[in-house]
Amino acid sequence: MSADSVQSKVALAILNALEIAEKTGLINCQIPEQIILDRPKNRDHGDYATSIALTLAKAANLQPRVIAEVIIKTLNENNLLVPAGISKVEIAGPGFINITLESASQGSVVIEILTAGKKYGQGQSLAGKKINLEFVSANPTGPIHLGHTRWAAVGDSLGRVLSAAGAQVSREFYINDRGNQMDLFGQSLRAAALGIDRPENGYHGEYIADLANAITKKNPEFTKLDEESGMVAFREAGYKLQLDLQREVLENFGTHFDTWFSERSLYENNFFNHTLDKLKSNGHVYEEEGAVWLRTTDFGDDKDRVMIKSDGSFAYFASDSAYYISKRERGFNLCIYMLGADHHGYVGRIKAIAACAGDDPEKDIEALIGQMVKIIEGGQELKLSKRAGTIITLEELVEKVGIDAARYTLIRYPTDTPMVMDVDLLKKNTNDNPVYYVQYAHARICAVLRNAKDLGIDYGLKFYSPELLVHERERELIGLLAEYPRIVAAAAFARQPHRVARYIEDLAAQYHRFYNDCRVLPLGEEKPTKLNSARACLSMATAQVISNGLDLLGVNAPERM
RNA sequence: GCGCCUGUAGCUCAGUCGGAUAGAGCAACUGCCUUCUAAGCAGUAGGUCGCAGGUUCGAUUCCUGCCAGGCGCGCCA
Repeated sequence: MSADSVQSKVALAILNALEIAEKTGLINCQIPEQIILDRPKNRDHGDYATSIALTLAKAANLQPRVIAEVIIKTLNENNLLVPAGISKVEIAGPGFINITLESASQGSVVIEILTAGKKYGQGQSLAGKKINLEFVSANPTGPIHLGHTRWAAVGDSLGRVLSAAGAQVSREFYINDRGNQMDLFGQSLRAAALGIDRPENGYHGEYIADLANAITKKNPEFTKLDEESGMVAFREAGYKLQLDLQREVLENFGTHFDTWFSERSLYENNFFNHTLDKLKSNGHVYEEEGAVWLRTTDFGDDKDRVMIKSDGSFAYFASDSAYYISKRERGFNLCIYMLGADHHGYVGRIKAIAACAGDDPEKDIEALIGQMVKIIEGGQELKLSKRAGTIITLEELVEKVGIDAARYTLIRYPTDTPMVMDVDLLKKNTNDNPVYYVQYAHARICAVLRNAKDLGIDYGLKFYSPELLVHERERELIGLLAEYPRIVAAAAFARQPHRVARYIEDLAAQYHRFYNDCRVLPLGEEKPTKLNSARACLSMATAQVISNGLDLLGVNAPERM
C-alpha cells in the first residue's frame, strides 16, 4: 500500500484520532502502531470497517461502542474526515466503525493505477529479503512430470509475487547429477542402445530409447565401450540431452531459473570439505561404525543422518548439507524449499542442517509442501504417460490444455491441498473455466476501449472525473481495485500465489457486473460525456490490474478473444 | 506406532494476523442481447463449516481429544 493511498489516509486519520483521544485522557491504553481496515462483505457497512474499538475495549476498560463513539467524535472535532476523503463514519453492531468514502477520494485509486501502470500493486513489504527459491529440481534422468509441473507453475508465480513485494529473489533448480540414479540412467541408456535388457530398477520409459538413439547417432563408438566406460559415456551424454530438454520445456512453459545448480559442483574445489569443517567446528559431526554422521537429533530430527557412508562414498544427505551452506554463503537470508508431499520428511532434516550450521532454522528456512496432483480425462484418472512410462509429463499436459490453462489451474489452489485437474473442463471455453473467465474480462475491456477510441472519446488521466463515479457498481469496482496492493503483499507474506488468482477472478466478476449495469460508451447518436470518459478510465484501470495480476501468474492477458 | 497435510452446499473448491447474515463456479430451475465481446449478467434453491470439549465480547479460523482419508518415516536418490 503506497503511503498516499486512500486506505492509508483513512487508517492514519483514525490513528490520529486515537492518539488525540489518548492525550486528552478520553481513552487510557496503549495505542496500536497500525489501524487495520477491512473491506466489509456487506455493502451497507461502507467502504471500509475497523474493529479497533473491539480490540481496545479490554485494555482501555471501556465498552467497545464507547470507544467507537470517542473515535468518531474526535475525528469530527479535529476535522480529520475531509482530508482523509471520508464522507461518513458510523458505529455498527458491537462496536465496528464503518467508513464511507467521498466518491472523488475513492475514485482517485484509478489515477494511482494509471500512473503506476505495470508497477501498480508492487510494494516493499519484503524489502531487504534475499531469497533463494528452489523448486522443481527434477532428476536429470527423465522428463518433467505432473508433480514437478505444479511446482513449475506455483514456484515461478511465487517468485514473481515475492519480487513484487520487494524481495530480491533468485530461482534455483538443483540438479541431482550424481549418485546411483545417474548410473542406473547410464546403464539403461546403454542397454537400450545395445538392445539388451535394461536393469530391473532402471529407467523404462520410451524416452530412454529416444535418448539412446540420439546418442548413438552422434557417437556410434559409445556402443563399443565396455560396460563401465560405456555406462559413463551414455550417462554423461544422456544427462546433457535430458537437462537441455528440461530447460527447454520449462522455458516454453514460462518458468525461468536464474541458477541451475549442479550437485556435482558441491564436490569441486574442496567445497564439501569446507562445509564439513564448518559443521565440525560447531560440534555436530561424529564418526561411528566407519561412517561420518551429522547429529541432527540435537535439533529435533528423529535420527542422526549419515553424510559419508562406511564405504567412503557420500550419502545424499552430504549434498543436502553442503547445498544449504552454499546457499547461505552466497548471501541468501531466506532459503525456500518447495517440496513434494512425498518429501515432507526432509523438512526436519533440512532445518537441522541449518541449526547445525549455527543458523536459526525458523528464520532462515521455509519449506512449502505441494500435495499430489491427479489428472482426469473422460472421468478416468490418467496414470500412464507414453513417453515417461509412468506419470503424465508437463508437455503432455500442455498439449492437452495449453500453457495458460495449465498454469492458471495449477496456481489457483493452495499447494497444501491435493488437487484434481479435469482436462475436459480445461478445454472448455466457458466460465466453468476460470482462466477464460478472467482473460475474457480483459479482452472485453480492450474491445470497449478500442470502440471508445473509434468514437473519438477522450480517456486517460486528463479526462478523468472521479466524482462522477457514484453508481454502486462503480464504487464496488473501484473499491476492489484499491485492494490489489494488499492482496499482492498478503500473497507474498503467506507464500500463496493462489490468492492473486482468486482476487482477479473477483475483479473480473466485478467488472462484468459493472459492464452490465453501467454503459461505458454513448448509445447511438448521444454525445460523449465526461461520464463516458470516466468510465473508460475505470475500465482501463481494471484492465491494468487484471493484466498485472495475470502477469504475476505468468498467464497471458489477451486483447482479443 | 510417530510425523506432516486434508475434512466447508449434490460436485470442484475459496474463506489463514479470530469479526457483522459462511462465499464462488458447476449441476437444477427462472429471467436479460434490433447498439460496448452472452466466453457475460440478474434471480430461486441448496449448510449440524468431520465430531466433542476449551480459550473470549465473538471461533469455519486458535488449543486439546477423537473419527475419516492422503502421504512420509533407509549408510536410496
